[in-house]
Amino acid sequence: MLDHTDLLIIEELSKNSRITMKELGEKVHLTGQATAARVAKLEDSGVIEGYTIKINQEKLGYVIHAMINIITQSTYHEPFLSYIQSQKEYVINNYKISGDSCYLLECKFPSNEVLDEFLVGLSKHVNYKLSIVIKK
Amino acid sequence: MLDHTDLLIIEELSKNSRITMKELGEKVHLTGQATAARVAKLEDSGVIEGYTIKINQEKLGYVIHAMINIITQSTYHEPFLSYIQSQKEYVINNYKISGDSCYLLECKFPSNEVLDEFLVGLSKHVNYKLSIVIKK
DNA sequence: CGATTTTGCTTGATTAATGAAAGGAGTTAA
DNA sequence: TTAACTCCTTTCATTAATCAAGCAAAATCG
Repeated sequence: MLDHTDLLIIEELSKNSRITMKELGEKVHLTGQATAARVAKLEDSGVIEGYTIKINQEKLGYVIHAMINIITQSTYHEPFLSYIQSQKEYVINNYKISGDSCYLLECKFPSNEVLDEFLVGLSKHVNYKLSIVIKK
Repeated sequence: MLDHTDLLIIEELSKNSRITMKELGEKVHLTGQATAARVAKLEDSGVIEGYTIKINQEKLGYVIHAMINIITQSTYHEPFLSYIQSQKEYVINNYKISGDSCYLLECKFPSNEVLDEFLVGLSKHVNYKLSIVIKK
């Protein structure tokens, strides 16, 4: 399915997805055309899901990075899910997980005040346990 | 510092970082050249940290997505840190966090066997609590 | 086995994007 | 008022992407 060249392409695109097909081709010893064809195949097969950027959230004002474990009391999760949908400016990821918690929210906030507001709203629907990310 | 156009540019590049500057310019009502200049500025200021791809890890064979809470018994974290360094094929992120745990590992594994091996090695250095990601 | 199709690449021509230079409009400050 | 600066546009030369053949090795199949 995937050969060594494909893995190299994935690695290089992970490092810099705006590289030209010509340059990428030089790295994997192919022409730009052949490289573009391989990349198109990786897109079609779903291995490459998209092209995006790494953003420095702190420079955008989101200085708090939090992990919030969610423990739902009721089996009816809808109110919680629609709450975080309404707050998606702050939600980076929402993982449904096994273990002590039902969900793990990865969030970003511009201040403790906003974090507090978020938690006040959150506590109307679920119990939670808050962890602050100190370092990545 | 950042105006509305910059935020639009960031949003569009998040959705598709391989868009041409010309097309991106059309979306934000600027010429390709002016857009490229703004993007270069966002790079220089560190707001845009890099360009990357979204990869379907399952299609690469990593079918298990795990969150592992780490509780260190000793204050000497070095053995743990060098262990996960040696296992970085499986480690997506390592967050140092506040709360019950000291670290939160986000990992991927191709099978339960490999996960088990990882945990056997891990348990030589720290205590852990395993959560499996069911859905994102 | 041998003919045909498919796959994966290269080359070459065309089209589109990028980069550099020049210049104009608006802002700030001496 | 003038000078310096910012941010944009236009133009043009350069470079890359795309499209269409063409070719050879590998796979498929009667």
